[in-house]
Parts: sequence; C-alpha cells; structure tokens
Amino acid sequence: MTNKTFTLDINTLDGPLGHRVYTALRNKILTMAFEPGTVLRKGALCEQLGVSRSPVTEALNRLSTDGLVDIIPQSATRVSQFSIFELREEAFLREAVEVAAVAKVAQDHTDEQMTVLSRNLKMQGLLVEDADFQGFFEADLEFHELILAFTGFPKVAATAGQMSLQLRRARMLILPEPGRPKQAVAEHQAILTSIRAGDADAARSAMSLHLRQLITRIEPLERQHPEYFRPN
Amino acid sequence: MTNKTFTLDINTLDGPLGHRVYTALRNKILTMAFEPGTVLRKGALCEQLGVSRSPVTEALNRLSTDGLVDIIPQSATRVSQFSIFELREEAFLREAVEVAAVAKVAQDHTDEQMTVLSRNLKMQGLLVEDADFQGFFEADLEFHELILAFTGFPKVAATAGQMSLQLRRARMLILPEPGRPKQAVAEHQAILTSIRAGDADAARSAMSLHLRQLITRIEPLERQHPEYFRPN
DNA sequence: ACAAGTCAACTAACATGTCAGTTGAGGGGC
DNA sequence: GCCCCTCAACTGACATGTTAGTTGACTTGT
Repeated sequence: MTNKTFTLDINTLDGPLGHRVYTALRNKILTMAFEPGTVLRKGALCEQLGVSRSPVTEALNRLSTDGLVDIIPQSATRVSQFSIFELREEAFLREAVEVAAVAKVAQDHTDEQMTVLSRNLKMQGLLVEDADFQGFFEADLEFHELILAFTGFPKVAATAGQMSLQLRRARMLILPEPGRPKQAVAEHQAILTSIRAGDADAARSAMSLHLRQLITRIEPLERQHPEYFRPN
Repeated sequence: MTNKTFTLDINTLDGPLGHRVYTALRNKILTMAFEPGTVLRKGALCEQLGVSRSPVTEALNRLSTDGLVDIIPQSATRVSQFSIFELREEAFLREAVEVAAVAKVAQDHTDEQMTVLSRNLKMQGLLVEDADFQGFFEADLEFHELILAFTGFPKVAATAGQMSLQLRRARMLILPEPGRPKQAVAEHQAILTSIRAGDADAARSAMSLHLRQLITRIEPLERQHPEYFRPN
C-alpha cells in the first residue's frame, strides 16, 4: 500500500493563502481526485503547501461548513462520504430554486438573454454530435447558471451552487449512458421554448422534469459504489 | 455623545468560545440591538468578553459570510446595512423554498402533522385576540418552520433560515399595522386548508401570496429608516 | 479657509506555542 | 486466541506575536 502522493498546487492561484488552500482542496474534492473517506492530515498539508496551520485550518473549516469534509474533533478530518438522503435533500432544494428562477425568467426576459441561451443550446447540440462529453458537461452547467443569473439576482446562482455541492460531486460518478446527452439537450430545448413563450407554468414543469432525471440516475450509485457512501 | 455600553453575555451559553461569541453577536444584530452601521472593534470585543482574538475573529468571519457584518480589510468591521435589492433577493429565495416545501407537504403529510399545524394555528388566533404580538410573532415563525420540517428534509429548514437572515432582521422594523396579524392568520388558514386538501397548486399559491405580503411591507422602510440602508 | 501630506489607530493574514480530548495500534494478561 | 489497557499520534480550540495594508483625523503650508 503506497501512500498516494497528491499534487496540490497553490501557486497558480491568487489571493490570500487561506482562500487558495480552500479552492485547491475544494477542486480536488469536487472532481473526486480526493475520494470520499480520504483522510486529510493537517500537518502533512501544511508541509506540502509550505504554509502554517492557520490558512489550512481556515480552509478545512470552510470545507466543513460546505459539507465537503467531516471533521472528527481531536482526531481526524476526512473527505465526506455521500449520503443518498442528503443528495435527495439537495436535489429538492436545487429544484425549488431553479424552478422558481425559470418561472421568473419566463415572465420577464430580454431578447438578448434569449439569444445567449439559444446560442448555448446550439453549442450543446454540436458538442453532443461531436461526442465531446466534457464540453457538453460544461455547457450544460452554463445553461443552468445563465437561467439563474437572468433572474437579476446574483445571489441566487451563488446560493444554488452552494446548496448542491454534493450533487455536483456525485454527478462525476455517473457513467455516460448512450442517448442521455441528446435527451438532455431536448429537455433544455423544451425549457427554452417555454421561456420564450413566456409560459411560466410550462417552464416550471419542463425544468422540474429535467432536474429529476439527475437524482434518478444518481440513486443507483449507492449500489455501484458503496465505498463512497456513508453506511446508514 | 456617550459611548453606548453593550451588555454582551457569553457565559449563559455553552459550547466552544468561538461559537458562543458568534451566537451572542448574531442575536444582537438580528434583534437590531446592534444597529446597522455600528462599528465592531475587535480589540474592544476581546476585552469585554475576556477572550483572545481567535474566537472573536472566527465569529466575525462567520458573521461576514452570513452577510450580517461588512469587513473592511485592514480597517474596520461594521454591522451591515440593509439593501432593498438584497432583501428582494432573499424574499425570492425564501419564496422559492417555502413554496416548494408546502407543495411537497400538501402531497404527502400525516394526520399527526396536520394536528400539529392546526394546533399552532389555533394558538395564533388566540394570541392575536389577546393582542400578544410578540407571542404571535413566534407562533408565526414556528408555523413556517413546521411546514419546512414536514418535508422530511432537515437541511431545508436550516437553509431557508440561513438564506433569509436580512429579511428576518428587517422584519423587526415593521410597525404593527392594525388588522395585519388577523389577516396573516387568515392566510395561514388558507395554506393549511390547501395542504389538508392535498391541493399542491392551491398550497403554492396561498404560500406565495402570503410571503409576498412581507416584502411589500418591508419596501417602504427604506424611506422611513434611510439611516439603516446602504446608499445606492 | 483649504488642499495636501503625515501619522496614529486599527486591522487582516499568517505563524507558532500550549493544552486537553480522541483514536487506533500494539502490548500484556488471561 | 481474545480482551483490555496503555500510549503515541493527531487534532480542535485558544492565546499571542509579527507584518503589512487601510483609514481618518490632524497638522502644515498656502
């Protein structure tokens, strides 16, 4: 059993040390480079990064309030494991916010906003055709962020992102199913059509239907990767 | 101009020092005992509370992420002022979550839950009759928290509370209008009736209508108390 | 009176030391 | 082989010192 050596880079970021450490660790966790259950030893982190305990402690505390690490007091800190219950909880909250957002955007939107969404959607179609799933993944994320931003409330997008971190992490485990990306694009198209028509109810339904696909596809992960899930 | 002396009590609380300081300051801010704009001097707080800078710094940082204080780096920390825009933003988010919650509760609820809500509602009626507005205020809060809790998702209530802190603080400024409490009880009644009928759409509408009363009554505060609001 | 430069007060960010509490691996007794 | 106990390793919480950056008031020159 060799000790895995993680390449933690802090120098490519800017800002205060504490924030850089937080961002670096957060990325590692969200991309599953740090697997759930991984023990984060504070001393080792300090040594690797060449910083003192202060910024590392600050980073770990923020990650803890984010729910990305579990701190066992006086003992250890480890990357948090998934919990199906928590994932359902986050899916509920995310749906609540995104559905409200899309309804508001359906009611009042500018032509320019529609153009941006439409352009993004076309790009999604091209990326799926080219089988560039990584690119599609990012365009998908942007589509949702655009709708949240078009509410005119910047904190809405921030809050929605913050409240569904586990969901975002778990999504990394989903195997690409044939046909799913194409289906997702179609669902996005339905959402956009409803928005453009100013039909808030239809937009709500379309968004709800779309978002529920994700949690449905996440549920089976508990059996496929029990090692990543918290025992109940 | 005498220096106001604040009685900050930490000894009546328990848990880590940092958490106690946070709770004490948070309460002062949320009850408007610390008015928006008040400068919080770290050194003075340390001295008053008899603790070092560590727990105070931790508390102020948490309050900063809560949006309850504004930290001007290397200069000062002050209790944050209101912003109508932010309040509207919080109202939007709160409505999104509570509307989704009430719809879910309308779809699946137990008789026991209905009994609890019904009991709370009757209590509201009695408190309004007795003109116990403080008591009504708390019962009102509980009514909403119960619905959030009945979703079965504990984080939903926590998130909803966390995302509407400014709203909660601003509500302290609203002058009691004659007839408003009675009207609020009627709106609560409509919500409960819709839930009991299992009518998710009606529950959504009733909750939406009810919640929009608050922000409507908060908007005029910017003129009545401009000193509490951030200049735009 | 007024603009510009100066300085004291305050602070964030970070490093480091201390103390007490938790955990798990290994050792001793049965 | 099994249980319990001890102890080293690690940690959270807190105190404190240092450095460098910001601000506002006060002084100074005009």
